[in-house]
Amino acid sequence: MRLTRAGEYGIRCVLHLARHGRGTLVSRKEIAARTDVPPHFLAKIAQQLAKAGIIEIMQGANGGYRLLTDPSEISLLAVIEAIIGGISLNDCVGRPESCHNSALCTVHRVWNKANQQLRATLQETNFATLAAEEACCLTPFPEAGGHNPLQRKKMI
Amino acid sequence: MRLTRAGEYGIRCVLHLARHGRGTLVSRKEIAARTDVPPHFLAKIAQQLAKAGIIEIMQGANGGYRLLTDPSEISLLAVIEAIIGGISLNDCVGRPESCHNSALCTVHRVWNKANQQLRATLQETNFATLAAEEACCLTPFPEAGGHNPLQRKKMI
DNA sequence: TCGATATAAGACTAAATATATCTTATATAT
DNA sequence: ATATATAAGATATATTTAGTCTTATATCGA
Repeated sequence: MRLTRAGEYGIRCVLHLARHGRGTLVSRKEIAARTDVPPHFLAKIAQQLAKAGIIEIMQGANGGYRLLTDPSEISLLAVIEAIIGGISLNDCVGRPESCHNSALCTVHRVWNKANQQLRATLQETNFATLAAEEACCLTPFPEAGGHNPLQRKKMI
Repeated sequence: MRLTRAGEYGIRCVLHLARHGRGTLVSRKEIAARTDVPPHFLAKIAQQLAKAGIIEIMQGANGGYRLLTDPSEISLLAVIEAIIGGISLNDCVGRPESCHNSALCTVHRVWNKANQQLRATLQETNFATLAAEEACCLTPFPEAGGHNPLQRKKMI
């Protein structure tokens, strides 16, 4: 598993929406500006979030995005997996058939355990909790200034 | 974090050496053949393992690699981090300075926790344990035939 | 000491993936 | 209708991963 920039952006997007609460429509333009995500890139990410049932996309004038459910019901895991796909730390976790006998393999078992733990931790965290506190990747809610151009490099 | 092919190969290499036990010299050629790793690629990986103090490299005729310590003292984590560097699931975990206030950031705290858990799980596992049982990525120890060309694709 | 054999080290290439951006189409409010 | 906003997919660029190749160095044994 690797949190790509797209994954990070997805978290920011949902976090920003969570601060406005469920159902509030926010334009892509605003979200992009406030989360420092390229607007066109955000569009693609939003489409994945929509496909996963996390947000709803409204087209046309005054369009934008809104959360479909309460932030408390949206887990960090759900958002991440909506963007980067199912988390699997090693190939054999996601595709057991990639090894000839993963059922018996000790290495495989360790990866499986680690993978489960990771997913559990990310699932425990919901966006109501996240939105309630300060986050380093967004400007403080709701209006205070101070843009935060994130430093890019080495995402690993 | 992402287990790259190089990381996977590193695990196989150490696992194969672990089955021979500490101090036994095994040629790169044999290791490469038995673990299905390209020999030149294995050379690079071995150099990283050597730099990390896990193996010793013997040059010259009848050269090869050997474990410097007992397999029980080599953790999965040590091998992985020797190859792919320190594990950090998100940029802000490895480089807190990449965000303006990671100390206060809830998102950051979640990643930190997940990261610690993952490292702990990988650290708990040592190569004596791994070598004792069947592994899907190696031919059964010590001589039985049956090569296992692993299927490549989608490492994520 | 010389030659055969083995790895070292780093340059180089190729492929895959991530990160955008651009263009044309579609939907909606006024 | 028109202006505005997103959809969808093609395209481009950059980065990372994976693998190969070449030259150098070390060691064994005749």
